[in-house]
Order: sequence, then C-alpha cells, then structure tokens
Amino acid sequence: MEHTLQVHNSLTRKKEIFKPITEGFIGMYVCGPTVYSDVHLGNCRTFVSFDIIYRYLKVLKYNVRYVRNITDVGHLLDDGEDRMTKGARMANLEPMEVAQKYSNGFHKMMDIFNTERPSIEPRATGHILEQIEMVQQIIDNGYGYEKNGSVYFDTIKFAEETGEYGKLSGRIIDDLLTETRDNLKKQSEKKHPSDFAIWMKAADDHLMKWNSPWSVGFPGWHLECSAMSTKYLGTHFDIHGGGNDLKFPHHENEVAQNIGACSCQPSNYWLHTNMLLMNGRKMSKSDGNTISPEELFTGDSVHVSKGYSPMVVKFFMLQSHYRSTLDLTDDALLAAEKGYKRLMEAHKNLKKITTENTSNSDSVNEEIQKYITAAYADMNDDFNTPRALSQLFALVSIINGFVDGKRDISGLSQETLESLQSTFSIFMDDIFGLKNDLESGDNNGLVEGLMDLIIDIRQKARENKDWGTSDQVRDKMKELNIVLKDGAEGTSWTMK
RNA sequence: GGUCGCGUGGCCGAGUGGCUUAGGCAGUGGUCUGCAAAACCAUCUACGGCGGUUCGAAUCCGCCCGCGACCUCCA
Repeated sequence: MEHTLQVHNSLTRKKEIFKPITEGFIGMYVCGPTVYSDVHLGNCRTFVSFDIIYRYLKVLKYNVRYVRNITDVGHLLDDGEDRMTKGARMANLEPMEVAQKYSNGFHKMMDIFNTERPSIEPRATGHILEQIEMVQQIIDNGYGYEKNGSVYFDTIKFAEETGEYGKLSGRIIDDLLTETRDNLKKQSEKKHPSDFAIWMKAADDHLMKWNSPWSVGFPGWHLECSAMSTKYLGTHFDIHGGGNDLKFPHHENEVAQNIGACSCQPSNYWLHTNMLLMNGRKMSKSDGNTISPEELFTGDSVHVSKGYSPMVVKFFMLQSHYRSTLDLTDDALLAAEKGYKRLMEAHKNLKKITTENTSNSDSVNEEIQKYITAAYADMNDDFNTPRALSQLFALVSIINGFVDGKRDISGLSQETLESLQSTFSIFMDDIFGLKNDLESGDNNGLVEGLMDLIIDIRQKARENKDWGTSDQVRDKMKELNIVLKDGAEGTSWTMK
C-alpha cells in the first residue's frame, strides 16, 4: 500500500510530489500567533490545520521537527506603536506579562482543540542576537541600508539582482514601482515604499528595546521568522506554513531576508491555509461579525443558537479543505454536530465488534479495504480531510450494519476487522485528534455503572410488558439529556 | 485602482475534460421496533450567466454578473 504524498506548493501554485531534503526527516516552520490579545477563532483553524498535517506526517513515519514561533515583539500597529507595548500600557502590565498571559491562553485553547505542541516554540524576544546578526549579514551583502539608526531592506536592489522578490505572492516589481499609497509615501526614511524595516530605532518611551550596532531599538516583524527558522531548521528546510493573509508581505519579505542573508530560498514547500468566514463574510471585530472560541463553546452569542463542543468545531473545520475558505454558520454547525455524533458512535461500537468469520465471502472484506485505502490516498492528496472523512462515513454505514445485525458479519475476516479498527483509531486519535467530548467521562465509571443498573431494571419491566414503567424511565432519562435506544443487542444510551 | 482566488442541489462542502451515488445535515418513501429513538435500504434537488474549444465541459478559454482575500496589522 505504497502512496506518494502530494502537497500544494504556494511557491509554484501547483500540487507537487513531496520529497524531504533528508530522507525520513522533515523540518516544518509555521508562523505562530502574536500574543497581544485573546486567540482568534481564525487562528485556531490555521493551527488545527497544521496540527493535522504534523500528525499525518508522523503517521507516515517521518521524523518531524515542528517549529512554531510566538511573536512577542516588533509587530507594529497603524499608529506605529508596538502591539505588545500597547497591550501592556492599557492593562498596566509589563510587556512580558502581557506576552505570558496571552501565550498561556493560546496554549490552553490549543489544548482544548486537542492539538499537539510543536517541537520547538521560540519567542522573538529570546532571539534578538540572532536577528541582529541577520541584519548585519543583509547589510554586508548589500541588501540593507541604515538611516537614522533604523535599517531597511532594499527591495528594488534585491529584486533587480536576484529576480526573487514577488515570486511567492505573485507581485511584480513594476507594480511595486507604481505603488502610490499615501501612507507609504510619508515613510520618508525608505528609499522606496516597498522597502521594509529590519531594525527599528526606538523612541525614548518605547518599552521593549535592545542595543545594536545601529541604535537602541527592536527588530522588524518579518525578521524573527527568518532568524528562528534558520537557527532551528537550517538555511534550507522542507515546509513553511502560515495563514493566507501572511503571504504578503510577511512571507515574501521573509524569503527576501533569507536569500539576502545567505542566498538560500528557505523552504521547499510553502503551505497556506485559507480564511474562516462567518455568514459569508470575513470575521471582523469592528462590524460585530465575530465570535470568540469561548462564545462558540458556550453559545453566548447572537450568531449561534446554542453552544458547540470544541470537537464539534474541530470536526466542522475538518469537513472542508485547508486551502478553501470555510463559512461558519449556525446551520452548518448543527449539521456538523450530528455528523460528528454519528462518527463517534460508530467508532465506539467498532471496538466491541467480534467476528467468527464462518463464511468465505470476500466481498465485504474487499469493500472495507477499498475504503481504507481510499482514506489514506485522500490524505496523501494534499491532506484532503473532507474526502478522507467521506471514506470513513462509508465505513460507518458498514459498521452500523454489523452492529444492528442488518449486514451479515459472518464474511468479515479477523484480519479485516483488525485493519478496520486500527484505521479508525489512527484517523480519529492519531491524525484528527478527535476525542469524544459529548459524553461526560470524568467520574470513574460511576455514570456507566448507574446506567447499566437503570437499563437492567427497565429491561425487566419490558420483559413483563410493563410499558408504563419502561416509558417512564426513558422519558425521565430524556429530561436529563440521556437518550435510550432499544436495539437488537439490547439497550444503549448516549448523552444528548 | 492593482494582484490573486472563488461562485456546486434547501444548508455546509469535496471534485476538474466523459464512469465520483463525494460526504455530512435537512427532505421524501420504506424496513426494523410494544411505542419511540437510533440504525439500515431507497430516493429527490446541482454545477452563476452568455459565448467558444472539443466527439464530449460543472471541469479548458473569453466576456459579463456576483462574492471574497491581499495590496496597511491580521491565521
């Protein structure tokens, strides 16, 4: 069952066969959050997407070093103030307190979505020396110039000499030359509007600043990713990821810095996730078209009719491809919740299935194997989670048929059953990281024990055709949001 | 204004030259069941508009309409 992994490379705008630089090893860098406020639901989608990619690469037996940074300096607002500084002053905190507070919140949210921590999570403020060194290299190579203590990257010279600027984002230098935006014009220290700061001289009241050969100041935002990816993954690594909106200028400038410093295109494959929309429009705090992860979980928002569990939200995200925009609506979430329950129920029931394999029919085994193979093929096709899920749902139908006794299980071989069980376990646990959060499970089996007792007593009533008692139990349980289902193999229950 | 992308059935969402029943949810009919729920089986609704290329296009090309992203901080 040999497959070839293909990924869509933003650099070439094509799907390409994935070949690691060093067989068996993968270096992957993903741009992480700026920790100046609570994590945005859109961020969650991006990091969930890359978590799936990370997990799947590991399932393919690659040894992956996954680096995801935390930006805690250098990210400027429109008014020129550093995001971290502004957050600190408004809350009367040290900048590092702000960074720590929102880093903690970010990690907590990533845990709630059951994503794995990266191998290395470097902070920009912890890598000032590396960034200063890189600025010096860029200056030495002739692509940086100093002006009044700040250092800028010379995009025009770089573009003319290397022809590399604009490749990733599809921008061409002629467009840059005709750039006429007013707010770029006023930045008169630059030789050209498309030039960008790699070191900024700090004003006297600036809170976060360091010594450098040029001034007391701080690094430009784009620089940290270049410096930290180089430090932990080398000058040339396999995968660089991030949100679509970072393509320009952040990633374009990152490429320019790496090439400018050491003449090397940093990453072979650039992967970009698409945006999460709500009701067909971009989420935006200013016009109220936004919802926080917490509001989504609790249902405390005008945009949803009820709360949705984190795993339902994650499942909802997996039902679309990471390169497509995804429209978050209440109807879509309701649908996702039902589908997710169905998937989890089958996953649970699958673990209980046993087979005697008394018949010699191969058809059911072949059919199951076909869907299993297809699911992996879909993941190999640029991590197509919606398609892989559709294969799993085909298997859900088969599993439900077995459980209900409506499909003949006698032809199911032990080998196929084990393959089916391990496939579900690999996809649900290892790749998707979906856990059943629709049932309460933190009471050491007390609920399970009580439910077994209640079902047993009700069963006695049913055997005596005491429907009144039987229905009363079921109705009362329903009021407690526990649904009883009478099947061929006895009564089962689920939390509503 | 410039760059890029998208427009699929009631909703979300895959798919790219002919054969994918994509899938999930909702709907309809049936099976099962003391009833119910669930499940299973069957089934309906589709590729924004107009032209072109082709034996054949939802899929390629052109134009139009609509939507979005980026160009300024953004995942």
